Amino acid sequence: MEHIPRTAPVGALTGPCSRWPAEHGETIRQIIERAGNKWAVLIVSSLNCGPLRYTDLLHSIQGISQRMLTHTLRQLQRDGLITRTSHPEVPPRVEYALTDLGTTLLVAVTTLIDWAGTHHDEIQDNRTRFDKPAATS
Amino acid sequence: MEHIPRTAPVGALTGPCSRWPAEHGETIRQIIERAGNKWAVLIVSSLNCGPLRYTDLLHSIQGISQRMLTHTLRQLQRDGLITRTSHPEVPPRVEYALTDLGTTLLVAVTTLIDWAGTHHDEIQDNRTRFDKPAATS
DNA sequence: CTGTATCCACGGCGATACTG
DNA sequence: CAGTATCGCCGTGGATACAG
Repeated sequence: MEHIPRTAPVGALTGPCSRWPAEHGETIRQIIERAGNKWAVLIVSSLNCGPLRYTDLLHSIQGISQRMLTHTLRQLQRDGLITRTSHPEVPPRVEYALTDLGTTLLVAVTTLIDWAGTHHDEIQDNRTRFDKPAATS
Repeated sequence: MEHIPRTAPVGALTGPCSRWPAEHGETIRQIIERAGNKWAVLIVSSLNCGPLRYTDLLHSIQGISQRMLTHTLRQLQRDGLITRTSHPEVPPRVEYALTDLGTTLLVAVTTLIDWAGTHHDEIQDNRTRFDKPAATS
């Protein structure tokens, strides 16, 4: 893939700053549509605990609708991030599980979640301060 | 923060699988609204090379509209991820720069971008294969 | 140059109802 | 149980025009 090494100190802009080759704008768009999808992230997170059935997901991911569950599940399956296993039984049973690829996504996404957890309060403060520029008295 | 350590092998579900305390669903939503915002990510990425002016951003981020540039810029500023410096000159000049916090976000987001770069082709293949279940002849 | 304001189209998404 | 189908609201975001 040969992406730009980001090991250089961000502040030391002595040379021509290295950026992504612009074509990556398209690539970024791709990830955003995956990792930036609330439901996708939630589903992948839930699946970290092992395979789950349709209704299990429906219940464990609080607030998701059938429509979005099914839709997102299809997306993830299409991308090869999860597998769908249908057991031909009388009460149909379908299990969804993370693929290896899906697991790597989860790891990457976890980085973001950690970041959010670490700086969540700080951001809240910033917002409050920004929204309330008064209070100089 | 005390998030779940993700070092354990995903496949070995011997114990009660550890998950985020569910309340994090809300937290996740927060990040998604930041890191999941295409324009926000693009702006932060562009700013990695040092401060940029409004029009510079407008041009370097191909495809963004004034409306979204301004809007996203405000958001990022509000969150304390970037700074806005207005130089009182005759042709007004405004420069935007990453804060330390913003830099940390960039680092975290870079993880995702790297992931995307690494698995982009693989995902494309998966999609193609999924969309074309025929071709058995 | 650096925005702000308005209009509007499109897609995300929930709600609901129905099927194998 | 595991979906599919339809409808409609609403936010996102582009296009355009105007302003300091």
